Amino acid sequence: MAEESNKIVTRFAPSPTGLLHLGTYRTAIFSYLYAKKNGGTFVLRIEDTDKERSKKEYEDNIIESLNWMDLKYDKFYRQSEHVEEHKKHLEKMITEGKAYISKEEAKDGSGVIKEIVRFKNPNIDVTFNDDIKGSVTMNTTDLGDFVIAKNLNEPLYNFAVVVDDWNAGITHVIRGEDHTSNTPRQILIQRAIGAPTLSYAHIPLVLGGDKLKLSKRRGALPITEYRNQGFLPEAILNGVAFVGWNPGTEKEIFTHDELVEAFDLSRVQKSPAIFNEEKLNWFNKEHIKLLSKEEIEKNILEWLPENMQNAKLVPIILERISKWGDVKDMAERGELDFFFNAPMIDKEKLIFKDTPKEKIKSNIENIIKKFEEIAENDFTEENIKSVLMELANVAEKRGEVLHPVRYALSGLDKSPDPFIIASILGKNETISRLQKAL
RNA sequence: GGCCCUAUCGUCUAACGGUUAGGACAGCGGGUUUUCAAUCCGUCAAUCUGGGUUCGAUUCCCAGUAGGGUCACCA
Repeated sequence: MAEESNKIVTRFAPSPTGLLHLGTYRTAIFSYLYAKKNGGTFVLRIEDTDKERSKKEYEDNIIESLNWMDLKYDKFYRQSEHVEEHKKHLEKMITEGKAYISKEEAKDGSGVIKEIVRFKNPNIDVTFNDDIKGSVTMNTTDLGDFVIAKNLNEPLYNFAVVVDDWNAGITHVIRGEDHTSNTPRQILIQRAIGAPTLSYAHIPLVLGGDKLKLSKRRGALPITEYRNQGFLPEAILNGVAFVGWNPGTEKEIFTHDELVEAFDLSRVQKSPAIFNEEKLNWFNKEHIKLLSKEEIEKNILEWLPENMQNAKLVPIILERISKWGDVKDMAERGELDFFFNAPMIDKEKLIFKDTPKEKIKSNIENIIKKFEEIAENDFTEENIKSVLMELANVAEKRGEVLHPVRYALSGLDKSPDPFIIASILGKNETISRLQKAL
């Protein structure tokens, strides 16, 4: 049932044996982007022929992750649903002498004799064109008569893939570099069953900070964990696509659709890339900027503890975060507490550098007096700022006016500027805190 | 070890064989009407080594070195 059109069909074929990380999803992203760029079809195939290790929860996680990143697949199926088809080909190959059943002792040491299926290797050089690596030639002799099925009903990866790719009309296989050496095996099987040879693109792997292949063992996170940390799906898509690929221009921030438009396999790097978490934060920050004010406010509020959901805090928080999870962290670190409860004041800390105590005190008194002159409705950031700056500018050092206000209001040495704090606190609370500092 | 692939700033990368080797992240320095943040500006920083080919190599070829992948009755 191979498709007759020359439409491009790519696939993402993960095995549901664990929570997949960014490196694996990057190949999904490239496959998806390539298909969509060329008006093709993107297939998700769950490779669950390993019954022991495959788990439904992992399959669910893969689907959840793809959905979250808005990588829509046009077709979905599980490899295990095709065992009959696999069996048919296996039997045909055996009849034709292209494969044979071999009675061998099971490898588990049980001494049981099993009938496994081996491929009759013609022992030749296989050359294929890789869209990233170019022409690759490998001699298949040292592969021997490799095993293609545990038995007629349990096909193994290298064989099942060939049958499934053929059935699904896959035209382009875009996968990780770790599959490069599987390709000659698969091509040999294709020839044996009369399947067409496909177009291949093996993508160099993503390495961790330790320059080793990214893996869960070394802290690589599942994609859903990035979601849980409050990353934007488009930022992840953008950031991950930029590991080992670039559009050839200096533009770096791309939306989903722009990525589809710009993607090109020929600009995929040939060498492995080390994944840089900090740049991912930057990508996320840039994507937050693409959001509307309403969306930003909605998200920040959602990530704040219930008793702190005050929209006035949004601007302050926004410029201090790179992902939504940072909002939660800020709140948990107590950085926002002073907005809700008057801080404990250590009067020594009110003092700016070596300004005399009395001067600080009289400055605060002046400020209170000026603030009292402002009508409650006019107690805005702008007005507060003009009053305070007027005082600060005639002072010996601006800090002797500004610092005590910031400290009296926040109890912190480092905080957002005093104008915005005061405006959020409101006239009464601001004056009350200043009085306590006298 | 065999086989396959790769090699530009710390990291991700750009550069029809001719550029002061460009950008981004991080770092550092400074401006932005006090601090943190944000923002702006500036700055540090690279062609793995050795041979060729060429008037001229980051770019082409070879070797070395280094790194990655793979050598399952896993995928």
